[in-house]
Amino acid sequence: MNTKLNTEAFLNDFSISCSCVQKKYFTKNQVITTYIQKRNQICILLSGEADLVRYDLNGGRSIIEHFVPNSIFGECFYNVTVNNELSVEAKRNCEVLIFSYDNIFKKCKESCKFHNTLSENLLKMLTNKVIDLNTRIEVVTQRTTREKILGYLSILSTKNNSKNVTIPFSLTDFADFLSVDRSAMMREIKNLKDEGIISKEGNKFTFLQ
Amino acid sequence: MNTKLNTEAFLNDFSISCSCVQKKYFTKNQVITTYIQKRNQICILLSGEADLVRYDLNGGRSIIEHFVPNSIFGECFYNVTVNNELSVEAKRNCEVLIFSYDNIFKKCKESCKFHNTLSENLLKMLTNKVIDLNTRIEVVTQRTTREKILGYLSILSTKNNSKNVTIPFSLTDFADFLSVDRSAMMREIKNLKDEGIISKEGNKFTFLQ
DNA sequence: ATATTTCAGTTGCAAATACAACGAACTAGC
DNA sequence: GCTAGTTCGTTGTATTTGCAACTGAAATAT
Repeated sequence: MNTKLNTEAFLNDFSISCSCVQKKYFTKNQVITTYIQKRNQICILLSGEADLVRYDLNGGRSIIEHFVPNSIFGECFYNVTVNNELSVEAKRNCEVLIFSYDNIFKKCKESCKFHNTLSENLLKMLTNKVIDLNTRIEVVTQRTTREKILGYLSILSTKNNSKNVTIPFSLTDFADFLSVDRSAMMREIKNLKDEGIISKEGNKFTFLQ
Repeated sequence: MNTKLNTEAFLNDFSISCSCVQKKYFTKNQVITTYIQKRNQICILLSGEADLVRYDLNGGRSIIEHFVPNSIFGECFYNVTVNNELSVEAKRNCEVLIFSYDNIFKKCKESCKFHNTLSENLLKMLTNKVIDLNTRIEVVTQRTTREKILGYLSILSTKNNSKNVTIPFSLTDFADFLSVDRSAMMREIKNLKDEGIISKEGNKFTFLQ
């Protein structure tokens, strides 16, 4: 898997030839979309970085997913419930393609190149999303804060084939991503440093030995 | 979403006309597949019930996913690492279709009906899987054992549109699914009962008002 | 029919984690 | 360069959770 997506060509075709898609721009901290009501919306992040964030009723905050270019998201992948509020927040300036799930199967009159390759590309994007979500579950199902931290860092380390990993979060957001209290996470990072397992400078971590 | 899949017809076509797929049968407690080595395998559960289970190095056990008919799984959706062992275990007798990810795009000579509808069906199956995984993340990212229990039960309750929910697990497995200690879970269930929030009989829970 | 294993339900205790709070360091805007 | 708002790093304390252990009930195997 991890098939390289030829999204640039694919998506340019889309925006040129197909009327059922919108390309939108968002600035840092803007809300790209919310998962409050069902509308079968699909979004594809073309550039930038964004997080799917949940605010609990008691003010707690969790980062559910972290999106990078080629990530696919939208409330159509979610069971929308009233229990909590989900929104996708731009972490930097973002370009986003937005269309409806129904458009996937409705081929447009001109039978544009986009629609011809859409299914295959979507399949690959969705497969990658499933892999990402499974990786996410791998981390948050770890029982202890220590295992969550090490689990996430070692996945990054394997991915980049390097003992050095830079988390794409502030430490505050990292705690929200791991679903743990920030001070508890900091304490555990301190323990890992004291035990000589990792070192840390800002949000760059290094596995020692 | 939640489009009803016409999988019976779809999958019968597959098994009749296409040589690139295998249909296999498993009895209760048999291992259907493992996620130890990369081989781009896709499985579709036709009947029965199965769990994706992780055994940690220190003997801990987590139920990562719970599969029902039409669930799609396989190591092709997973970043296989050496850190832990993942396997899919049949909870009852199971019928499973097994084929390779690569076969999706290689149309067979006869251009069987299966290959004609495969992409669309896979898209729907994958979309459903993404929804399932997001639901899973919704539960395990809850911060406390109480919120995990209530979160899972209320999702089931909403889904079935009933105050009564029956979990598809033993209580021991339920704890592994929520990624919490069994005794801690039992204690919290007791608290919820004492506080009059839920009642419980076996693995059937009821929300009280 | 009986033995063996698994599961449910508890509990005491130790360990991990959340909560609250604070000052220092850093960032962004004016 | 100053100010306001975040983020980082830390700590004391209360609460939650995990661990270990055990009993009786239920399920499964012999």
